[in-house]
Amino acid sequence: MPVQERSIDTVQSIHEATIQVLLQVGSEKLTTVRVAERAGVSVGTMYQYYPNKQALLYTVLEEHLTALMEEVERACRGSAGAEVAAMVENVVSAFIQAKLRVRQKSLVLYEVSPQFRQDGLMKRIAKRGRQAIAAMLRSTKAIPPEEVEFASLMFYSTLTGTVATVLAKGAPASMLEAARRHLIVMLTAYLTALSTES
Amino acid sequence: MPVQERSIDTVQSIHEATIQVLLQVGSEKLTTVRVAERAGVSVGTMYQYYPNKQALLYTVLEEHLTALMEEVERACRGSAGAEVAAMVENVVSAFIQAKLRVRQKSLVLYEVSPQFRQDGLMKRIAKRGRQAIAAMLRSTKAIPPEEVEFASLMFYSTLTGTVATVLAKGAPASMLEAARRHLIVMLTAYLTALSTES
DNA sequence: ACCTGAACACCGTTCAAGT
DNA sequence: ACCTGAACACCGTTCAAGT
Repeated sequence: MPVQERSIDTVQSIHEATIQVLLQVGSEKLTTVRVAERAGVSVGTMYQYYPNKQALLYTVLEEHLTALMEEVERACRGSAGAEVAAMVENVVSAFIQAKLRVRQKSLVLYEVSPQFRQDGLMKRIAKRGRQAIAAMLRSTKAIPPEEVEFASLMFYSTLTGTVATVLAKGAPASMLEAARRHLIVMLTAYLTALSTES
Repeated sequence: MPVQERSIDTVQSIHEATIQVLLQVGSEKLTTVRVAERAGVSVGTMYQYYPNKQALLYTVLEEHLTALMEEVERACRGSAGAEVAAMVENVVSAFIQAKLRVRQKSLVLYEVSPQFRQDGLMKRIAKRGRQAIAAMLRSTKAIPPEEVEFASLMFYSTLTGTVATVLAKGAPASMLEAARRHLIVMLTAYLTALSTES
């Protein structure tokens, strides 16, 4: 990994070039030479910092997902102790906003992500999201403690699943607003049902 | 496409070989020669029936997803006119059962599917699922007609998103049962909230 | 009508040589 | 310490020749 300053620049530009190539030609046609060219270096240089093409894509995807999760965590922390309805609204809105900001990037990276299902990257990211949500849910008395763990799994998968589906449809802004509204209705109704069930 | 009988066998065995190879070595190491060998034919033969490797995978994935969707459609048709709670229970249970039956296959094919995001395969399948759900929801007076379309999108994406997340975790049977229970609570609460909102 | 497999093109990866 | 790019291996695809 980089030591001198120019090599830090190199890594940075390879990283950016990867995203650019992904956006321009898609994951199918992303070749190591193309990325290197775009970054203004030779293939060999790329291989000095990444053991292979997969590792390169992995790094880019990981950074992207981590940034996204950090927004979710922020919203969760900021909603600790709030009403259930407010929690839901805050987290859903934060996630949708964050996704919208990186919409194109999200879509192309989605093509790449299944390769890493086994590496457990998605699992790790999901875990982070669920834990943040769980911590938030535990801060209210409304939800039975024994339901919190599963409720956060449901919360997380519903949120990410729905937004992914809607964005994949090439949805217009109006549809995303509808999705936001419906997600809030659904998750609030769900959490309320859990709290009154016992 | 096949005309004589032996060629129908050939296509069939190529199809099966694809799934076998996928299960044995994963999508990353699936090569055309490997599939052909496993099917007991030469590469050239494979290219007589499929224009390229992608088309082969596409066909296999399409068949898999279509079979899955048909189960959802069946459950939806069978629940027309039922109570909202029964509708939800029937469809959720049917989907989870169907998924369980083809669990391994689902997991490896998931690695392949993002390639076809642009082809609109996933979109078409999703549309089928949503339409079946929408038809079912329209059969009850409980849900405001103007909400039906979006409600079916939410229903579909929640169901598929959650089950995918849980299966990806390598979930034990107990967890799937919990997912089933929670999905039913969530979707019933959601649809009920929609019906009492106006 | 269907099948074969050697030949070709393309791409991931390496490594000897350079600054 | 970092970079280059020709060379190699592997894999998707084609096509002339076969039954």
